[in-house]
Amino acid sequence: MIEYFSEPMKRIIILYGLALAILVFLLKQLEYRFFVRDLSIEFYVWAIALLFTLLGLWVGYRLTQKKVVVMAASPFRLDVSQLNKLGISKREHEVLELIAQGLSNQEIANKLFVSLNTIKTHSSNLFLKLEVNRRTQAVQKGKELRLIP
Amino acid sequence: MIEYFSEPMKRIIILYGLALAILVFLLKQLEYRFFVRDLSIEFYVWAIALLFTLLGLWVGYRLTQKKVVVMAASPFRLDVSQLNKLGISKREHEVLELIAQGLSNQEIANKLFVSLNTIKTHSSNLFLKLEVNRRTQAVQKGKELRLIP
DNA sequence: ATACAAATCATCCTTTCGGGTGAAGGATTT
DNA sequence: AAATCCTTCACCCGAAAGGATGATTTGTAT
Repeated sequence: MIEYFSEPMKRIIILYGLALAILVFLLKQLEYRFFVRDLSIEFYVWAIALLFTLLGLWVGYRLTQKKVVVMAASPFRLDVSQLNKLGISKREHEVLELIAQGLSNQEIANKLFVSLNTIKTHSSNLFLKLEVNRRTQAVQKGKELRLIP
Repeated sequence: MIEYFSEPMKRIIILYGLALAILVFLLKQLEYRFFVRDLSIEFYVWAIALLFTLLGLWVGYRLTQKKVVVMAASPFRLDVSQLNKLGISKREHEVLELIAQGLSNQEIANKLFVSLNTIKTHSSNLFLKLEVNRRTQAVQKGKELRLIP
């Protein structure tokens, strides 16, 4: 089940150990100070069950929470092989990203400190390689091929 | 914490009740059949803690699992209130969808059997309402505002 | 050293977009 | 009936984008 111990995992394990130790200590104290032992074993059961259910819930929430965040925030893994297959260069890929952000060629040129003509060349070559003829289509295809998020 | 009881929630509650009842029963049996009472209270604590931690984990997993499924399976729900708030008409929304599909104004005009000028009017009004000035930005904003998938 | 890909910039030309304005017909509401 | 909104279309103009081609520089690999 457990393959490795990440930092948060270690914290959780330590937390559990502490919780158990404290619980045992408290029960021992109760046991000797008062005579609650014969009062009801159900009480212990309920208390421990409740406590550890909550702990389990919290841990389960924390563990799956990460999955949720991961699935929601980074469903993207750049497909480098696609880039190579299509022969798309670094610069062209960069331009594609900025096109996808809704920038005009002029804005892209400013951002990359090159001339408008350069960007037009890059985008033209990009469209050829992606086999599209409009930037909106390039954005679409780029997402399909996992070139951009 | 709990506002309502859904069907699976009810099942979980019943399960918990059953688990508790069985546990209490087993402990009572142990208590009377053997003389483990003085053996170690730690044993009980560990057993109950483990059991209910697992239960809590499972429940926590089930509860958050639904969120994951929801997020993965239905990433789109049209926000009609946004459409009304921005005053975007049916036709304009339709045009936005086709723009997002990478179509040119001419292609959209052909698809909707209207003139190019009509589409230009629609897209212009759309851009005003979305407060953008390029179709790529319109697509971006449309997705942000849940107007298109 | 030279061959080659990438990046840069340019020019020319065509198409598409975006912005502004006006206007007519239809449906709905008041 | 009048006001309002939606849809449709038109014309104009300038800006942006797209397509084709050629040239220079730089870096990398052979």
